[in-house]
Amino acid sequence: MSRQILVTHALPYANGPLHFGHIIEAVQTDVWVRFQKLRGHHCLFVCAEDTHGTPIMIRAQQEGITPEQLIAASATDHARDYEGFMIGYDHFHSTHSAENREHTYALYTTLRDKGHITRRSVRQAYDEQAGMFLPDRYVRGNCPRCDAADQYGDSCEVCGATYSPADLKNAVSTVTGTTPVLRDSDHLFFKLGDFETMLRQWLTDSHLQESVQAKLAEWFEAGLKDWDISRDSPYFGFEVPDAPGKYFYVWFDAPIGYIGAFAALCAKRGLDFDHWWKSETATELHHFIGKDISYFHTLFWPAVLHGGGLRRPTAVHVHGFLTVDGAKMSKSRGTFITASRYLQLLPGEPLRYYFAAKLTGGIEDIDLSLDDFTARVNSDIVGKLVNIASRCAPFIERAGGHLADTLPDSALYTRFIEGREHLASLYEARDTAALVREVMHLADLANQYVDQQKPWIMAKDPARSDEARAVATQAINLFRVLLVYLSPILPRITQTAAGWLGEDAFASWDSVETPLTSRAIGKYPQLATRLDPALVKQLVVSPATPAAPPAPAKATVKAAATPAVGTPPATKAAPVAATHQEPAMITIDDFAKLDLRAARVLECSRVEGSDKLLCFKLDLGDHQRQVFSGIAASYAPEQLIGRFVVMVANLAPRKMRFGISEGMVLCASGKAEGGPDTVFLLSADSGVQPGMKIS
RNA sequence: GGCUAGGUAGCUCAGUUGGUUAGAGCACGGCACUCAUAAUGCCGGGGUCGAGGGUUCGAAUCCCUCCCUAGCCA
Repeated sequence: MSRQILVTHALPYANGPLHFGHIIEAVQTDVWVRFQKLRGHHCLFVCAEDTHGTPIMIRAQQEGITPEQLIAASATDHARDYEGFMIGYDHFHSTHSAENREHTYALYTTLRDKGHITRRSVRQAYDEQAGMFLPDRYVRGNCPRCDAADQYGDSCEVCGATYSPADLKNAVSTVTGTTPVLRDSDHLFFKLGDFETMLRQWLTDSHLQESVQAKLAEWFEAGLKDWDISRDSPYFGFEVPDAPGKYFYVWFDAPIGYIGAFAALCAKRGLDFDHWWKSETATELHHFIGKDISYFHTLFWPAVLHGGGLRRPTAVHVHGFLTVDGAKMSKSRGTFITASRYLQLLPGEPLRYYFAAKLTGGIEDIDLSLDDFTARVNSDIVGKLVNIASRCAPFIERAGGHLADTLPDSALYTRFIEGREHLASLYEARDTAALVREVMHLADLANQYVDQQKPWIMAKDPARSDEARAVATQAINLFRVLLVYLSPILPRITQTAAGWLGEDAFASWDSVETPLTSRAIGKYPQLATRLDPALVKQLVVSPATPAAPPAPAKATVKAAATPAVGTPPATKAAPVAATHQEPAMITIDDFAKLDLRAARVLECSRVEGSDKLLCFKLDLGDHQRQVFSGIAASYAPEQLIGRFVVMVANLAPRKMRFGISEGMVLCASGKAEGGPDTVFLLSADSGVQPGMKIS
């Protein structure tokens, strides 16, 4: 029975780069979605940029651009990062869109007409110079309880007290540095208390983790209070239709962005909107979020939907926070790792695997240990999983590239496929940590099987070559089953392996019922490469030296040091670093560590067994070097002989499959206009001599 | 400060309703093998289960106090 499932993860806020906190959530969601699709369900995955609120408005002002320009730039960055981690959205939208405006107005109007909206006056900090009301996080001063200096307007990080900005001593606006005054203003409130009975019922019906329910019980205990859903002008957002000068609070229209994104997908694919959003039985709605935004998604959101005449979520899946080497991500420690920083150094798939291997479906925090990351990926993916294929492929190739007609050990094959419903239930429950553990145990069994059979001995005896092929066929089939199981986590390896074994080999979860026999397979492709620990180490960057432009005065708001997955703009202040992901600033001393040299290409040839690599012999004047470079797609080797290139001469030698690479040839790379990714070799003007230093 | 979670081998984590000598992977030591990306297989060392107290014939597991970590307090 095919299910119809709509899935979202929290909207990234359009005010800063994606970091590992965003990525772990996107990976968890994407893995779940790919699993559902593999099982044959009709699963749709949408998300959107979260674009409104004071932080975006102020940030745009500081940069001298419009909010629209800011969010457009952010959307471009985010899309590139998500793509690098192979997050497969059916549609990615924006909350600053016609669809979102339409649905925000519709929900608001319905709620108002049903009497769920009320108005009352609120006293708030006001910056007279800037002419605006200040969110709590934009007021700083001394804690009223412990007198700690430079605390936010809502709580003290030193003693933990919570209060309002009016209680703060020596309060200062972080926007202008002036002293804020208190001013009254009318606001719109959503009467959450109207929905208490409904919510209590929904919480027991829906699939919430027990620990989340425990937290909710506390909130019910404290009593459900009205929710202020309006903000005063100036504000970047949607103006309230019947209250000129008032805007909807970003947190009101942000989740509605799930609906807006889906509405846009409907237009694209001709889907029936009402079927997905009006009915609670025909389709499923799943939200993946971090534990910090549980309140919004388990109380406000179902209440707004229900009051507005729409369906409530089937489930809200809450995950914990990400720590790096045991501590909160921190800019000063250099562990605030952005997605683009990672992607500059390493491919996305290993991190997908590592995150999946640690996510349990619970809300406990997940630790990214960099050493463990390298060890785990290299050992599990390369040493165990891919090893099964790469050690057996030669026996098939020697036997003419054909798999045997039958499996010599069908009992072992059965053992590999009989647990698949249990494995599926682990995916369903998002316990990919347990799933990976069990699959890796099977991988060990496969390697043990090959060790016991010793096909390399069979292969030496011409009379037994069929036996060797049979054993290899068995092992490759075991590998194929394991990769079907892991394909939601490892889409790239799966795609490469499909090119080797056949497109049908990984098409569905149940396809493993039929082993692959009697078929020709391709030449074995490199399915994965080991992570270089030196590159992993570079993920943690020491903070930039103060050569960077100083932050605007008084705007020393602390960056959201924790994964601000979701949209907490009014409580998390804007980071004031550069908009786009630039590598950290370095000093001239850092640059001097590079030994760049002009080198002449003496020889250049294609590398047997690799589509990408060229092997260079380079003349550096007093000696020669061998360097491998992955530019075969862009250059023919013969055209390079004799020309000068720029090389990094003091790069640590790296052992590759084809030999040692003793340096690196520098290229510019990127998409040429309208074209595919291309690389462009750097060269020096005529007259340069081999070995000349570049500085 | 209140609340919700977590604290188990060097590292990352499993430990189902309390029940025999607390498990796995990585790392480490030894051996084997050479088909495989210094990979694989076999064997081994290593833990007062955050601290202290209590309940029980029996506690990593239940109760109390304290310490540490993360989140929430709209």
